[in-house]
Amino acid sequence: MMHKVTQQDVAKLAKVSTGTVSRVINGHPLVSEEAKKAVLAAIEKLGYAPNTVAQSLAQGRTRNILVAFIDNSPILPSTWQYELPILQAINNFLRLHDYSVQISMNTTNDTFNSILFKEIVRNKSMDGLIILTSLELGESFLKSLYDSKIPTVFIGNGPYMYDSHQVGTAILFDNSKIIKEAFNLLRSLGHERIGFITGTDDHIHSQLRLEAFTQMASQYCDYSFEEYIFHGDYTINSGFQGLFTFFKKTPPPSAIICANDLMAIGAMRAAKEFHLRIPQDVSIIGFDNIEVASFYSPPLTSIKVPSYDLGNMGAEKLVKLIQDGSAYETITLPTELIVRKSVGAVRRDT
Amino acid sequence: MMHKVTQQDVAKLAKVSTGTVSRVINGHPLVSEEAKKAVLAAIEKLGYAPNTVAQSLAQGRTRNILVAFIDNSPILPSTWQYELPILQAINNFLRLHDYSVQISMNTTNDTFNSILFKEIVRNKSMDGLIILTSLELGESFLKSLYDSKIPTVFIGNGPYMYDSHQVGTAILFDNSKIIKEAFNLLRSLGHERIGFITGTDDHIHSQLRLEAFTQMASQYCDYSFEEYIFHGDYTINSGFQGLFTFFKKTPPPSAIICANDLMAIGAMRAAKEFHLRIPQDVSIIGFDNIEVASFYSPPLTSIKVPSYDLGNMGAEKLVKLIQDGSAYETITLPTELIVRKSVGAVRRDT
DNA sequence: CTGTTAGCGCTTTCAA
DNA sequence: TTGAAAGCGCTAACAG
Repeated sequence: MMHKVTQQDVAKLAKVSTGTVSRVINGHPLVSEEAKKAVLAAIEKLGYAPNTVAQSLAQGRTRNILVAFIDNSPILPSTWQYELPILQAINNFLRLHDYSVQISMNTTNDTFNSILFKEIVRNKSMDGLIILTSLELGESFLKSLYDSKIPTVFIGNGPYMYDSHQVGTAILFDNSKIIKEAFNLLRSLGHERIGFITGTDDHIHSQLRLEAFTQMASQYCDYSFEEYIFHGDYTINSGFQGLFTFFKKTPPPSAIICANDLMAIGAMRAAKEFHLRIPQDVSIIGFDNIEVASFYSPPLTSIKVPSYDLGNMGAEKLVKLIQDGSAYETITLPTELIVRKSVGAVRRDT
Repeated sequence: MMHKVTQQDVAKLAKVSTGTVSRVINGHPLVSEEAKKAVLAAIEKLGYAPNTVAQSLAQGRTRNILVAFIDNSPILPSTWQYELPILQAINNFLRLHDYSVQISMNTTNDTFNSILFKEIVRNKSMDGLIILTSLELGESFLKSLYDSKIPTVFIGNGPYMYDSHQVGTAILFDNSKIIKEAFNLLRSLGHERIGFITGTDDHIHSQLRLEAFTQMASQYCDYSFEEYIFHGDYTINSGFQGLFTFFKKTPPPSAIICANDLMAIGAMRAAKEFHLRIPQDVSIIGFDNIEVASFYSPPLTSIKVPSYDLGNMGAEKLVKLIQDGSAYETITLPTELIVRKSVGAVRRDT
């Protein structure tokens, strides 16, 4: 192992003290031009780079942000698609602001054992925390988090309260409103019997989407709409099963909203097996607006989640939180219904 | 801000020295039972957790691994699909071995400016480095890496040499062999005119796949096979364009190999526009084996890349590298051709 | 403007 | 088996 070059070496070569070297490195204003020049030359010559660990210890801050993913294992493709742009956005923003990002991918078990907290949060090697999960968080975790006082942002989850204080800023997107919009679109096209295929039940977005659907259905439908709810699990196959189940009923729904695009694809596949035409025989709406779905025949009507924006906003708010110690807030970003050929007016056969 | 509880506090409460507390924490054998008990009780009572930054500084190692992604921006869905299981595998393995993982997502520009290296590699806050990229790395980057002596693993890239030494262990998968296998499958089904749709040209996997195709075509085809190479960019749309272009030629190919599944989906979509039946009129093979493609009609024949295994192997080798200082090696994992209905025997119209 | 010095919190000899 | 003390490399308050 070669001798690591330290500030000492630089100071010696530049004939100044380590204090001066430190000042140059940190851009302190009160350094003479010639000292600065000598130091920079020495740094260059020795190939010196500050030891960030030592910096962190001395400064009491790490310039490091932890992004904690909490998911069921294994992570579903559908979840990736949503989370990766968020991660990218976080990374882009934070790098610009001179933070490095550390990640930890955790499974649900960790959370419930509150190992997550012990492993991740209590070691003080981070200045802030972004929690990226679609699963409900437990009380003990929230308590630990609250006690830790670590600046925290939740993305797509929360807001959580502990001891009547908000724990963490919550950056959300509007599941409910957009499902209602989709529902209304279908109604305006004459659909009266609308089916809904949920995602996994422990997934809060799925819960919110189902809840919105239930509200609409109970308001506008005069039949037992629970018949037209199928509990899927976000996989293509469960979408397939969903449509299959619906079309064994009499009457079947004339339109189906799916909690993600993969299930919508599964449903479209099943429709094919039944020789149902889309949208003439059944209209389909997905959620996530994944690229492949727009290339289906017919192209899928879907809902676009502002993933990148969620990440960007989350990172921005976290930095502000760290700098100003500002208060936690809750921000909801808009979603967008993208209408394509998979929905159409209800067929009037008379 | 509450007073952070330190080892001092624990030592005081347990009526021992900080040295003893440290020994207990690190599982040092020479500690009396009662001392250990007292310390553990104090830790519990105070809710103490060691400051990892201070530990790192004192020990000269961080137990932190950096995973550096280097991609074009924005990252394509196709790339995610490949990279995320790798990341998960790395994370799972390293957590088990008590390392934390830090990531940095970098764009090509960074690399060429060799900012990547300065920003990431020279700050000594990591014990090892995993580089995850499908882009060719530049000389200056490799030099810096070589000089830094940081234990490094490349996944899906390399092996790179500098100064006639291998730079980093390379964990690869076999692009070439599997493309040849796909080619041979098509030949055995009677296909003589086979088209190829490439990915982006700066992508080494695309290069390797094309190279393998070229080798086979130049060996077995007696016409100008370059006519049947279309340069795509991994998007669905470019696959669409590819088939479109091929079928304006006379004769068109009877089979097409695509450098990823999304382009294969695009090609299948285009086939539909041309009223071509798959596989009767044209056989299609993809690469990546994404789930949606297996739900297409007909289900797509594709090549399965062992993403998770790549990550797992990479992490394992890196840990060994750090511990034993073992030599760099090159490991190639097998890929698998998954045959589905999108390929068939060539049609004999006479 | 700059050198000196006392930590940051932990580990690890060295003695005892 | 344990305590004392010397760092790890850097920053920042203080004195000049």
